[in-house]
Amino acid sequence: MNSLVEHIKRYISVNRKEEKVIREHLEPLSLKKKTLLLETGQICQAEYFVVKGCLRMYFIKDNGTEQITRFAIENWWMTDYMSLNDCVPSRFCIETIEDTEVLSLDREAKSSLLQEFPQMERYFRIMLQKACGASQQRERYEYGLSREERYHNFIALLPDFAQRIPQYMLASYLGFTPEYLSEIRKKMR
Amino acid sequence: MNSLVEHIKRYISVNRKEEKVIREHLEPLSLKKKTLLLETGQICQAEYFVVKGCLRMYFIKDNGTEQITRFAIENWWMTDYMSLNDCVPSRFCIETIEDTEVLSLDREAKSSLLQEFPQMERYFRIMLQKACGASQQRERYEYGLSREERYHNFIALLPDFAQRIPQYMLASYLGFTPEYLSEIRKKMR
DNA sequence: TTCATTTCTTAAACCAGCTTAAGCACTTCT
DNA sequence: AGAAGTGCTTAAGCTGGTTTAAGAAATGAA
Repeated sequence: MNSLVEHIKRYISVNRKEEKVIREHLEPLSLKKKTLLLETGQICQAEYFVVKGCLRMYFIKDNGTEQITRFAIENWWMTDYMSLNDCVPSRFCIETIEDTEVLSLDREAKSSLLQEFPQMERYFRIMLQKACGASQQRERYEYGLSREERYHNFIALLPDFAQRIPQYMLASYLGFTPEYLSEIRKKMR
Repeated sequence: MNSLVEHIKRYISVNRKEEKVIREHLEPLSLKKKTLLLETGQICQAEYFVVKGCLRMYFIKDNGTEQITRFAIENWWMTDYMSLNDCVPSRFCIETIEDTEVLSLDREAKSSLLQEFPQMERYFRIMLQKACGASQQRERYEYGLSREERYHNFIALLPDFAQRIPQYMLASYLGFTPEYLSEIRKKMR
């Protein structure tokens, strides 16, 4: 819980009372590895702040395989924005990769939090601007680099994280097969 | 200018005086086809709301060709968020595709607008949530569909817009060559 | 209405990355 | 300890999509 409050204080000022309001609106969850927070078909009810551990977001392709589209580690928010905003069934799953602690902020809690402490509008706006920047950055990598280059790029940007997750998840996120990843790694040796 | 005020009023309430504040902070620009609003290397200074016409965002790949990553039509905002947020040189260009009218909101104007009329934090937060939803949706198409399927999907989703822009721009946006687009179209006949 | 430029199409050769199928090396459970 | 599952690698054959190069059609300027 403290890590979120610290995070918010980086962007807006928060007094004692406001801090209490924040704490009251978030629900801490301790989750085992491979716990689903959101499943295809459900209407996404909350956004999640990762205190410790790691989440992945993925969807099921027509051929039945999983396609990972995002990871979230410490101090990142994750949710299905379209499902949450418009109350439509999600086409994504969100799952823990490791044992993970998150803070859950559900639809009503967010709306009430924003009413009681409107400066949070600013915090979320800034977070979302960062998220949009990251999306645009990622588009550059997706379209500007070959799959092999994307792999090397990812390792260079996030070497520790690349060690932390199974290779096949990395392959899925980067948009290719585990077999092809093996070939890339063989080339490097 | 009216179209933006109308757009804002869909999400927050705006009185006479506040409406005036909004108007004072935005600069209307009338631009000819192929005008650059942002060029690689510049630090992005503003975000743009499209009143009439159409923008594209693209970057130059290592092989020298253009890769389009986004379009913006009437009632959409466009900017390079990373360059704007962090004052770093942009690696994108933003250009008009047709003769276009935009409202420009530069860094200082936005900050002053948010101070004078804090409810705008809410408007921008909601816009950004929608943008994030659209990004996630698009990721599903990128990774879940073949290039040919992506083409059919795009035509089905935005038939009018597909007519409005040159084919080669559509091919670039969808991540393939104009030659391949020609083949797909031939197949359909 | 003519010329120049931009956009779109065709076709053949080519290649990055996929599929399939098998074997190996870990973990984790009983 | 053994069985069962999970994750990683190898290799051969295949395919979706690219490249190159040329020409046809549309658009716009003069």
